[in-house]
Amino acid sequence: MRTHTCGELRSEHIDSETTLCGWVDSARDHGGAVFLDLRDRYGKTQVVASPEGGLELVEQASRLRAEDVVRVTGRVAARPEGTANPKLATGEIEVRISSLEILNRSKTPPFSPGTTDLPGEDLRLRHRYLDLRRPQLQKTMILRGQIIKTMRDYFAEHQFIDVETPVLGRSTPEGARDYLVPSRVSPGRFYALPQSPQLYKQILMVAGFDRYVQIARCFRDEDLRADRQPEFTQLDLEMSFVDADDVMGMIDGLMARLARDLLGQELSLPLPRMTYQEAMERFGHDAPDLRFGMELVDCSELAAQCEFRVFREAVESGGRVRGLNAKSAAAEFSRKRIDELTDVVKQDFGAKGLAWFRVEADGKLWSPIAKNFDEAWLARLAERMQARAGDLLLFVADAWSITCKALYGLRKRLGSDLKLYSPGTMHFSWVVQFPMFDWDADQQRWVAMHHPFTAPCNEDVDLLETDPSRARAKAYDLVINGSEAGGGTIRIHDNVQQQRVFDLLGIDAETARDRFGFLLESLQYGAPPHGGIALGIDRIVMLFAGLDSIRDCIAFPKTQRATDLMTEAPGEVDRRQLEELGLRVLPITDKR
RNA sequence: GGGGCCGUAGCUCAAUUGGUUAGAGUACUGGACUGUCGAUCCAGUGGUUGCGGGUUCGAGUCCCGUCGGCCUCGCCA
Repeated sequence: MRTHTCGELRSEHIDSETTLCGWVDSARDHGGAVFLDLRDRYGKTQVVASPEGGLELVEQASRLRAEDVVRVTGRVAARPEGTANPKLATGEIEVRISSLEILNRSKTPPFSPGTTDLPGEDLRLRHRYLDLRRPQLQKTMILRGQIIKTMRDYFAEHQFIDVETPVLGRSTPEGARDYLVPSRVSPGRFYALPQSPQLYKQILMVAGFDRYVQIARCFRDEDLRADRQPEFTQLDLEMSFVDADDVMGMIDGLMARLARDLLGQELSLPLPRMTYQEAMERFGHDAPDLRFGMELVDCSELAAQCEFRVFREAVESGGRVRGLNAKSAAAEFSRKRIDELTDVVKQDFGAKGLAWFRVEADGKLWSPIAKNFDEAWLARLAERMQARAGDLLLFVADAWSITCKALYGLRKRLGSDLKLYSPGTMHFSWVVQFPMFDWDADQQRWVAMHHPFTAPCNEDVDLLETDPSRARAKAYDLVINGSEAGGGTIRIHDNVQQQRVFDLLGIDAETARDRFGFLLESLQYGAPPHGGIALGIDRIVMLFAGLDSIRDCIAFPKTQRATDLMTEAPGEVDRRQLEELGLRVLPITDKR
């Protein structure tokens, strides 16, 4: 139908005949001549209908509106002196058309793909086909394709085998809430959509595949966030006869390739690594944003010696007093803005309050609570915080975990408010040696921090018996710009050790056998040491594209309530469908 | 489940903080125009202020509920 795309023609094509197809991006009707910008995914080209082509042609062109689909034929011509458009790649030329065919008319669109005032996201999602016409979204989807292709190439070069695993699986007790699929043939029974292909890929290692990779769709029925969708895509892989370094090294290579090919950025390898413990101490979070400093400073020792009860008692009751120094930010943060920060820290992270000091020109600390401290102590605090005139010091005195959350939240917010990093910067690193377990106070039991198949660090194996809280796992998370881009572990390949971990987690033998007996059984038939990782592709695309929302990286994303505004999924089903499945929907009673 | 922001013309927004007939830009419709490229100029159409209730002489504005979108804590790796 066409000889060229709308992004293709240049001066060298002048005087040749061409046929283009595309959408009318804009139409400028001058009465005599009509200028059309024709758009397709490759670009835009200006085509001109003028009386030389016939009055009927001009008349036809003048009736065109935005998003009509047309096919035009004409001669490529240089634009008249002074009318070239430097904003278009094809701006040196235009197509003087001799014929115009309307392939399809468009209703007046609710918004134009070229709009600068982006409409509300609900409207964009409802008319996703229009939103996806926007160059920005097309660019992101193209980038996504390139990232996936690079991944596939890379792993093929490294002898990985792409294996598909089932989407209809069975529900596992731990982890996220499952999406369930009722079975018609086995009434009352349910499949679960995979949260990840975890168990299958371990079985593939037992089966001797040695290196497995898959681009796998995963499902988790949990509440959504800007960077979380109920169905998402993972680059999932598993390797045999490896330790954590081997897996991380493999991903290091992938990241270097991606950064070089897609960002033009050379990474120096190996990527930096930090232990979980260090990350929590220095940044209060297991996925620290290392694009800027402003690290947390522990002032607990000092606080224990001060007169201020809030500080002293926080330490005496086993908590911490930690702070951070927002360099040169005192002027920028009015009392009102600090109050806002205080609200965030209290409401979102459960902190009791936020203490703050402004560093005066003479280096002294000023604060509404300064009267609670003697001057010598304040001087020591200033020194510990490396305070300089104009700095703003913020402190949280609370339980360890609350100081982590609150200061992490503050640091993240200040980092972006104070523009402590430039938007184009990308920082890749690893966080390693996560704790094996978390204590669940509600259920009074240990829960696996990653998943129950994670192997402990060799030197911590005995801690499983003596002090599980201190046992560290062979776990590693890939962190990009303060986002968890992926995570993996070395797995337990020994049936006895696996049983021991289940015991510790309070998963009794019967449950274990019922839910993943097949895995335990397979481990008894010569399972090789193995481990792997899964990378969140949607997030990686988001980070590489410099976007804030994962929805902008997925062609057809869901809303925060996990609905699709275009298809209106989830939808109701016929009574007959339910009957076939042996299901009955309970009446929705309020507040059960 | 909790906290917060938002919802006014097809779209993006405004409406002097409770006051008379809810405006602008854009889109759309009609007209003018042969060098525009966010075309321009003239004219016009377009409103259940998300929905329901309440307070008030009077509600886009205040209150309660509800629906929807977003951010976030919990949740989730």
